[in-house]
Amino acid sequence: MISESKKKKISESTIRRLSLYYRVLSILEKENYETVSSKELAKREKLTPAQVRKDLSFFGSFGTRGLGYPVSELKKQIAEILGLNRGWNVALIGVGNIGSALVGYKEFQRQGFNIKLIFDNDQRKIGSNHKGIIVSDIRNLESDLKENNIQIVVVAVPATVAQYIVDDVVKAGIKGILNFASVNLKVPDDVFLRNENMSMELEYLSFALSNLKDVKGES
Amino acid sequence: MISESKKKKISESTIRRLSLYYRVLSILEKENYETVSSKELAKREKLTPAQVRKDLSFFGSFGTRGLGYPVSELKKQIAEILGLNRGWNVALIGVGNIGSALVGYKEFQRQGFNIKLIFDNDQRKIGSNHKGIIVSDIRNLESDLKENNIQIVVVAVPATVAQYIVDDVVKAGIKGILNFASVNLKVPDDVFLRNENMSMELEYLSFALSNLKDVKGES
DNA sequence: AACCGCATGTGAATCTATTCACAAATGCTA
DNA sequence: TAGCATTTGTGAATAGATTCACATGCGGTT
Ligand SMILES: NC(=O)c1ccc[n+]([C@@H]2O[C@H](COP(=O)([O-])OP(=O)(O)OC[C@H]3O[C@@H](n4cnc5c(N)ncnc54)[C@H](O)[C@@H]3O)[C@@H](O)[C@H]2O)c1
Ligand SMILES: NC(=O)c1ccc[n+]([C@@H]2O[C@H](COP(=O)([O-])OP(=O)(O)OC[C@H]3O[C@@H](n4cnc5c(N)ncnc54)[C@H](O)[C@@H]3O)[C@@H](O)[C@H]2O)c1
Repeated sequence: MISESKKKKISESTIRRLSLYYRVLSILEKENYETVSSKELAKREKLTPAQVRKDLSFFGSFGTRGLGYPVSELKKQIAEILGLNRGWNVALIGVGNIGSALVGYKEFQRQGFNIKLIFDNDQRKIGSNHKGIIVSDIRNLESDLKENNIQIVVVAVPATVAQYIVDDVVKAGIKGILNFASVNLKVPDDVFLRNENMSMELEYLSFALSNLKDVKGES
Repeated sequence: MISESKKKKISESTIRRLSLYYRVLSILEKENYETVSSKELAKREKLTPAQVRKDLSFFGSFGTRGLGYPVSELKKQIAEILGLNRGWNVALIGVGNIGSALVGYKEFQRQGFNIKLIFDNDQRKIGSNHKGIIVSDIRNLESDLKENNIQIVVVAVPATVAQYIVDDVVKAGIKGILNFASVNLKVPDDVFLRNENMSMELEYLSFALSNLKDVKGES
């Protein structure tokens, strides 16, 4: 990685759109497109061509004027930017409703997120086999995370215990956390925390349906 | 509702923060707070006091200078704004990994989102009882949605069929859709579509961990 | 009933993100 | 190799969101 050293802050929205581009490029690749214009790319995710070009321009110039972007190559580049092809070791904590669903989801694997460990505190679950993975005892959390070189932790425990769990996760040196519990978790500045908040999306719909007039667009 | 008629566009971020305020107020209410300042409210969700006040000011003035906001009253007001206390009839389509998890989640109910119907196309699932709800046949989708006065539909089917399902959902007159499939679904302008995209969050973490320097904050 | 401290509500200022618009490049054709 | 049709890459302009900063008003106190 060429140390750019300059802190050209990339906005969150840009990163999120990069995910979208990546998804579209995967599809285009399957459809045997060689190249794609910012116009087509934009259309597929309901964005503007200028937005697409601007986003990509933060990271380099990947296109050819008059032609567009080479699909496979750009896909590779975005994977590189997002850090998708290095492969991540993921642990999941809380094998309940949502935790089980996540373990059974093969798409994550395909994107380089490998669920290596799953934890619970329920004696009936510990030791049992969940879609090929043995449930570990939460009491071994810190050592297990370290020994298995886990980099990302997914938290799917009840909201009431989420903060305690996260404190331990942070102690184990984890810097990336995806949280499903509906609480605002406190983590140090150097830990990245993302929240998956389904209630929020439902509430947004509720608002939109209740106030049809003064609502913007979608998603 | 006093017809404000003016299209004072409320931004998506404001609505999302309203959800956060609502959550905090619920907690404060349990903790027996009478009033809360924008400062405290902000601290609890890592925002600024000015942001809190500005957001609320779009909808009215709910506070008392020198005192703050009355917790229970403000909570009620936000519920009203978000349309949470009218109760929503929800249908879920696709009783697989993620669909099952959602059906078993009592918190939605508590927030006024009542899952009334669940659909699948798998003969082994149709007719079976899932946490108290009988799985309906997807072939009756349109009529069932209408008869049961469903207002919001949650889509949890494989990405490959999601667009077909959504087309039918739209035909049935549904105006609010929460989609879990990883595709950009096309819906008419008057239908609100929200996407729950877990891969995107993981990819954001991947980016953040790969580019520690030039990343903003969290969630 | 005058005063004080505190916290709201909100225009104005600032900061950030998106869109515009066009020069610069490229591929293709003749 | 000249000309044309495209489409990129990017400063500049615009739009939008957040923060600032302070006048205003309320509750409590003396
Ligand atoms: N199920 C959903 O659809 C859904 C939707 C949105 C958010 N959530 C959130 O996801 C979280 C999990 O929800 P769920 O429905 O899967 O709940 P759940 O009760 O089914 O699962 C929670 C799991 O965590 C385990 N657990 C409890 N305490 C633990 C501890 N200290 N250490 C390790 N494991 C522990 C439990 O044994 C259980 O297996 C909750 O915070 C919930 O708010 C769930
Ligand atoms: N499981 C996860 O953790 C997860 C995470 C992110 C996104 N998703 C997305 O959610 C969706 C569902 O994932 P899943 O893991 O639950 O898959 P799944 O295969 O377990 O469940 C899909 C369900 O949909 C049903 N179905 C298929 N075709 C149907 C049709 N035409 N009509 C009605 N029902 C139909 C199937 O019978 C099945 O019950 C997928 O689009 C997936 O990409 C899942």
